[in-house]
Amino acid sequence: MPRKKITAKKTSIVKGNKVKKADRKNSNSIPEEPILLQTVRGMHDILPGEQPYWNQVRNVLEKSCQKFGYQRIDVPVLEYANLFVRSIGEGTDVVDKELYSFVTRGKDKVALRPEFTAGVARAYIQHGMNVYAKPVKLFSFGTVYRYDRPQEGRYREHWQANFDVFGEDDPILDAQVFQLADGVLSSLGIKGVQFQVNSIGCPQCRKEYLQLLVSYFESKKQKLCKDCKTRLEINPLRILDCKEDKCSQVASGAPQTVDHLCTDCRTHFKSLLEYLDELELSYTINPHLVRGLDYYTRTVFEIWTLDEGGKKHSLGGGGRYNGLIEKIGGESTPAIGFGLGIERLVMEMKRINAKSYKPPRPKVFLAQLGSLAKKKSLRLFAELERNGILTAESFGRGSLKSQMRAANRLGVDITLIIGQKEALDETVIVKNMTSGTQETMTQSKLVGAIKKALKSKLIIRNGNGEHKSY
RNA sequence: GCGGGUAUAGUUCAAUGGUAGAACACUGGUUUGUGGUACCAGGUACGAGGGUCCGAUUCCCUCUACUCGCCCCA
Repeated sequence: MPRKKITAKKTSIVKGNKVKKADRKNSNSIPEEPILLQTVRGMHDILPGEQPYWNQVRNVLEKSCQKFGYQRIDVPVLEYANLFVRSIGEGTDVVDKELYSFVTRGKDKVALRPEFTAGVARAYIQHGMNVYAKPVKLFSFGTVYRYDRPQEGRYREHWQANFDVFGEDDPILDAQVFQLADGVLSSLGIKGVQFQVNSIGCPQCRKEYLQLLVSYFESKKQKLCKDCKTRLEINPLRILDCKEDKCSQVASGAPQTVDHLCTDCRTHFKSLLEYLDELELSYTINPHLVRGLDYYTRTVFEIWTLDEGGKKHSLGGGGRYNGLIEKIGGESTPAIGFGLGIERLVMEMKRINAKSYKPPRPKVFLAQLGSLAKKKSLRLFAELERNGILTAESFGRGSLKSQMRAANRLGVDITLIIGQKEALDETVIVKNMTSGTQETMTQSKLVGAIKKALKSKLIIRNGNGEHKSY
């Protein structure tokens, strides 16, 4: 289902190209490459028109963090590349195909973060957060990078909200993470999402399970696609979520992780499901859900929503990663977390016409006429601002008419007019934009009068900013 | 990474092998210091590069971007 876009469709433009050509003819200098006035592939601008949705998301996230006791952490966009390689794992798409890695001038091998957890885990170890009161709950919000082929809702740079909890193995924490995710989504008005849940066990039981799985797939090797034959060597778990028909047929008969969990992992999973039932969350056990990152243990989940066409969109996902901290060099620490894709959330919010947040609009417009008044109006503006009166202006405009037009368009309740005469008299004209009436008063009484007028206005008007004058 | 579609003004869209139009938006104006409507005026737009042609925005090729499906996920 194509969605209405707010951003421009045409992005392939070179402005000033013609000037450039003339330059080349008339000068001896080496022609510079024209500046490509477009975002780099897969990167996108979030324009003012879209910000109300983003505001709403940010607001909800901030409140949810408070409610669930998460503290914000900001980690760099850039880390040493091997942090991601080691934590996420070789043989994963994210590392093998999608990592934005490069060598710096100082010969450091670095990469743009493809997700948050690795960097947050690094920070956890680096700053000795293991001595913090457990569990340590951390929230991040920012951009992540994956070098794959862009599509709607799939970018090379996109925004994620990320939640990580360190130091607690109790499955109730797993459940609480689901509760938090569900809370965020429903606060945004996104209802009826599907939680897909699975347990992929711990290294011990997974090892046994993988042997079973490999021998199963080995016996059916002929029926697998090319990719899966490679996966069989490197990462056999991923054959389970291959979308090729023939592979999924083979996979449907494969042994399932949930049937081969060790006692501890089975108990953990069972408890989680009991907690989820308690929360009355709608979830589906999906034995083919294995996730793209190596560091997961036990609980893994994804959050799906279906559009009108029945197509599924992933809004987020996560899981437990008890082995991660130890793997990258810290002391063994259980942990769980998840991420949400903000562009996907915003897309969903637009689709369902969810609430967005627009910052308060000015109720007062300040118009000025003539050079003396122009000077005075700066002070007047400052005084209004000090008194908490949101004021719009259009200082660059000269004619009163165009300023009035601007005021009308902004839907303000009151327009203040200060001209040559008023500037000399230290007065100001206060015009009621609804009734069209106006009066002149001294500037010293202005603030009080405006406050009073706005108060009574609030009752009369519906606040939609529309004026039907005359 | 693989396969398909698209690319004209800020936006949404027209037309055309012979010098590109509209609507909306934007700026200003319709006589002195007042909004709406109406009217008038205002534009460095054919994504980039190459080819065919007397002539290409239009046909062909390449590139780029977006987009759809696959893959993957967020």
